[in-house]
Amino acid sequence: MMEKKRTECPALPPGWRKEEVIRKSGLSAGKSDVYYYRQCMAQRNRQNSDPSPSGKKFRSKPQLSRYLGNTVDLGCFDFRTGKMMPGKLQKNKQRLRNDPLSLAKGGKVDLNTALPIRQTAPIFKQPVTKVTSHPSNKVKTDLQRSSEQPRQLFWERRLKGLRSSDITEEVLQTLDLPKGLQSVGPDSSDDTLLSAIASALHMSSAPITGQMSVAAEKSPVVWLNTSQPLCRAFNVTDQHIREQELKVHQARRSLEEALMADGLARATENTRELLEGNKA
DNA sequence: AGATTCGGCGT
DNA sequence: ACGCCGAATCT
Repeated sequence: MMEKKRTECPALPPGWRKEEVIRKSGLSAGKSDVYYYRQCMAQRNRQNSDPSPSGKKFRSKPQLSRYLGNTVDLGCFDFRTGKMMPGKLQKNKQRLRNDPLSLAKGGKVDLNTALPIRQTAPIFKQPVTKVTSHPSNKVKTDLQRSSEQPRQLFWERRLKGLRSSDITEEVLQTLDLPKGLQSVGPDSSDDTLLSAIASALHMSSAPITGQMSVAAEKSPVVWLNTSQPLCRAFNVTDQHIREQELKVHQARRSLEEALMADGLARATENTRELLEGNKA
């Protein structure tokens, strides 16, 4: 019989179990695979010891993350151990600060980290109903959960006032949004508009168009497209693109200068230490 | 078909 | 060295 170890997993919402299976043959004998699955009702009631058919096993962090969606922030969740590891916010191993190599590659955005707000207010009913015993009822599986969870209509407002800052808590200069971007909804500050757009870009790789329906202006509560930010539909002109290219060039320019300066400082530091080492 | 298991690619 | 996932194998 296979070597299995089942444990509760306190880092995840109640009902989630972790299972570790040791490989017992082949080249990879001795290694193990980790799965997560949801304990099914039958098991909780001790009526049946079979794994629930709806209790699908999740084999990787991306897969689990896809399922849980914004419900849980798996940003620092370690799949293998099943524990939250505060130290590894990004999956980065420690790399030298400002090491050019760490900036050179990558280019992928982490869509797993949830925004710093609760996106499902407790006043909304959660789908508690579970259909257990009627064979004609198919237990709903996967997917719809994360996308169809109720969200507050104007949740972007809660991001109002958030500012990015560097490690010394000095507030970084805020972005200027192009003219022509206008917000929709109860709050028309640039502040919220920026949050709305940034959030939209952060949470999905789908195109951001803004609110296409003109009716959303008059009665947002009815017409708001909740998969788009609280921003009026806009178009992007060649002019905008050129301006943006210019900004990027300038940003790269100053990054390059900063890196050069840092490299120089580092080099002189090193030679100084070398010299002192020789004296001693 | 669904569950289990190991290989092997990509990083 | 390891995470992730395809696919062969098992039930």
